[in-house]
Amino acid sequence: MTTPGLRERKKLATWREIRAAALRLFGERGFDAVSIDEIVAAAGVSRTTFFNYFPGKEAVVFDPDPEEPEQWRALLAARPDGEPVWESLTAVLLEYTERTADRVIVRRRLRDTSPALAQGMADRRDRFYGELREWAAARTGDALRTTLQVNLAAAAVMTAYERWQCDEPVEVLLDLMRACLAQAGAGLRED
Amino acid sequence: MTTPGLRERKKLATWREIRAAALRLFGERGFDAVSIDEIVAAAGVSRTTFFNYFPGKEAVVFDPDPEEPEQWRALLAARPDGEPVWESLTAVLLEYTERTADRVIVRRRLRDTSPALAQGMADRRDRFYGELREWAAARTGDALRTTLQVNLAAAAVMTAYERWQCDEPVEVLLDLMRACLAQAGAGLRED
DNA sequence: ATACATAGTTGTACCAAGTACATGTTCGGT
DNA sequence: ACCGAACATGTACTTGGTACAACTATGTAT
Repeated sequence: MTTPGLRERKKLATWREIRAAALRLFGERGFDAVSIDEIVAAAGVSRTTFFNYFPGKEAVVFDPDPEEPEQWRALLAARPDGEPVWESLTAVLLEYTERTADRVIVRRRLRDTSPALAQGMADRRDRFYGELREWAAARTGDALRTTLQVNLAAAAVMTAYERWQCDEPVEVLLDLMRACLAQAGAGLRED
Repeated sequence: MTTPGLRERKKLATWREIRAAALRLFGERGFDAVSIDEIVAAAGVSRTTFFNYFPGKEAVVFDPDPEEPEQWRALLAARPDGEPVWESLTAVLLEYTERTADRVIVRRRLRDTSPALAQGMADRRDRFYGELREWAAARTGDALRTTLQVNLAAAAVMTAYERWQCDEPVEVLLDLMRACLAQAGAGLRED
């Protein structure tokens, strides 16, 4: 792991600069009330540069912190080999949520203030569950069933997430997730 | 049911005019390659009028045909009173899909050509499942469990929908839906 | 028939997001 | 010290979406 050159470091720096400025402004006045021009002015960077780093305004909120993907991949890799898929999913989703709790709260709060962010939110979710699907697919033969499992897990998590109020402590969210995942795993046919 | 006045009829007429022009152009050249200006020119109507009728470009594809909501409400109302929620959901989702098969295909095809439509698609879904949730909530006491049921059903349907290729006959889609809903209902805990 | 309120339409002018591109700067290796 | 590549910038443009004041057609009461 050699030190990255000046170029790389500067790049990362401007990236952070832009992101920091944007999040600060969003925090102060809300997502919609802040224009890209204001962001780049605050970050001391040109408009074009902004679009060099982020494909759009939402991306500044939802783009992957470069480390985050490593994290969840590590969680997945840590699951024991014979474990049933559903249990692995439950465990990973809970751990991951717990570990990134702070960001979960921030994003949720921002989303509540402005529906334009729902799209970025969805994209992010899709990327995440896409990886989950790939991982799960490698564990089993039945592709449809596997996809279904991941999607149902996602639906369970979403149900918990929507019910949770973002001023409640994170433990409440985790409990809701546990409950929803357990019920989904147990099946819903019988009333 | 009295005949609506000239005003109403003209309104509906322009609505259809815009929609028809738009869909024709979209069909010829794809969603993204057609601008609103072209649509209004083709429809013989002003830009402003377009936005009087549709809140945005996607809406022209996904906005509710005024009759459609009635349809699904009728389906829900037709379910016998004691029926378990999960069975009702399964039945309604299958019937509704079967009944609107043609539009399902068109929309899916358009969505495949341009991802910008995914958002409108999602909105539409949300409205639909929102109503489903309300209906289901009226049948039971446990709000969380009910929401979870609807969301899981939605996830099952989506799984089927995504797997389905839109050049396959609709029966394939229906079979996939049946399979996914059945599995979700049976539970996924055991591997 | 006439006159009036109002729903619906139009044109204009505007803002913000996003793209294209040609022109500078700055870094990395030689 | 130099040169190519990567990165940044400014300019100009397209397009989606909003605001608003002025105009026109429709419904209705007289």
